[in-house]
Amino acid sequence: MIVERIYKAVMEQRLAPNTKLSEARLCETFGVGRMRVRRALLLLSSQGIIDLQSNRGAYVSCPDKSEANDVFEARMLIEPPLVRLLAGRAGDAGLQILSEHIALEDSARQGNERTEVIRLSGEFHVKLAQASGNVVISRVMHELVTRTSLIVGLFGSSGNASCPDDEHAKILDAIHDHDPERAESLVITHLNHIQNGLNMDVRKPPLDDLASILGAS
Amino acid sequence: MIVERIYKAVMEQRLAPNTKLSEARLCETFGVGRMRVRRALLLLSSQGIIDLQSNRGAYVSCPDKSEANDVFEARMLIEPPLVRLLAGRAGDAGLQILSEHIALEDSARQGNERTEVIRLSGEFHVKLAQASGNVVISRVMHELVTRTSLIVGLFGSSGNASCPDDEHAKILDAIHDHDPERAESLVITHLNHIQNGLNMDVRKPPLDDLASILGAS
DNA sequence: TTGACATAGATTGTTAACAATCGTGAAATG
DNA sequence: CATTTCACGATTGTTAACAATCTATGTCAA
Repeated sequence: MIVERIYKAVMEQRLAPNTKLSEARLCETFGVGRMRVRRALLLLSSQGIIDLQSNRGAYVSCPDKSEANDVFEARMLIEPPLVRLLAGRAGDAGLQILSEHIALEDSARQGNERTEVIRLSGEFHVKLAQASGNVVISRVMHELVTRTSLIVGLFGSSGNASCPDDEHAKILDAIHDHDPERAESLVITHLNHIQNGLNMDVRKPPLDDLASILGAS
Repeated sequence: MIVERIYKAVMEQRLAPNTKLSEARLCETFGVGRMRVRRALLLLSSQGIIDLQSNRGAYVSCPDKSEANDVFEARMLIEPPLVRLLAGRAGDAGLQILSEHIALEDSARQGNERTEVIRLSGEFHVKLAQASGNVVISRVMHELVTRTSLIVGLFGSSGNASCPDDEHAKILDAIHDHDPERAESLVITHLNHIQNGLNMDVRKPPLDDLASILGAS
């Protein structure tokens, strides 16, 4: 699916904000007609991943300080009750998946695969939502995490583009122990760490090569 | 905007679940080309308002018990922290709007304008989110409320299609008094009232006249 | 040199014709 | 009479050509 390809590129911060996504370019890149491309762009714009400017084309969304705060506030609102819920009814299958995911994160970190680490780091939060079995919450988290990836790319100090190392494991532990309070507290701390790693004042200049960025997906 | 028209029809429960929305019909109804219609349908489907079946057309979404539970669970997850947030930082402008909205609800109730009452009843929750000033949360709530409208139409005992009478006012009072605990508690009660007014076992048969439903919007 | 303006190229928005798919109903067969 | 098959009509999916809009370049004048 073409939408997923662009999603993934954004999640791995290979597609910088403000990059122009021209229809013609996407058509030849993905080898599909303009209709498919336009449909994908509309979908992406409805989720705030790209901005669709009338008669001017599609640009990777470039959140300002205000939008960034909104996204983090939304996550701060949703994720604590979410892990609380998970600590209550933890499905064995879900816990298993989360545990395996953390293993993937570790292995990618040790292999120094930067983009992989960044993407997996975000995906953990999505899988957290999926572990609840609630498809509505999962969709919302998917959108929030993707936009967070854009924000981190824009405002992040280059060092910590991913989540702090072992916090995911600690959260999972708390859930596994059926300890809602601890899980909630850990998530709040975790989100604060991510947000504090940002510098909301300087916005990195957007670079736009776009050439074969989408190829290796 | 064509999307808003369909939104409104769903919110007022004039468009029953499972109603087929054929492209040709919508084209002549709104007097636009097929492109606009298809774009609107794609948008609506991405928000779970309609189901887009390949080569078969668009049908107003018909949530099953599981999806209904997911929507309510999501609202139960999001709205309590939301009003808590609002009780903390209540913008005067926002409170004013909410207050006026409740007045509208009352007036519609006294005028026995059924569809109006139903729509306003749902919109209150959206405006609650808007009062936070957070556009991300607002978008999420908008989607959740619309889908709730579908669910109530499907599973609701005919009496209480709208929210219980004065609970909205009580919630607003608590927010106005900067009392997070009370506001949260009232919202939880309120959501429970809505959910308890449903009968998850019998699903009303979907009727599909569709004739001039969309006209009077 | 700088500014406005016009023209040309490129890009997006729209339309209409065509292709593919599905549902329905009639006809044929057991 | 029931069941399967086939063909037709209707509806959606796709494509390609056309129209509208914007950006950039180059020219001319102040």
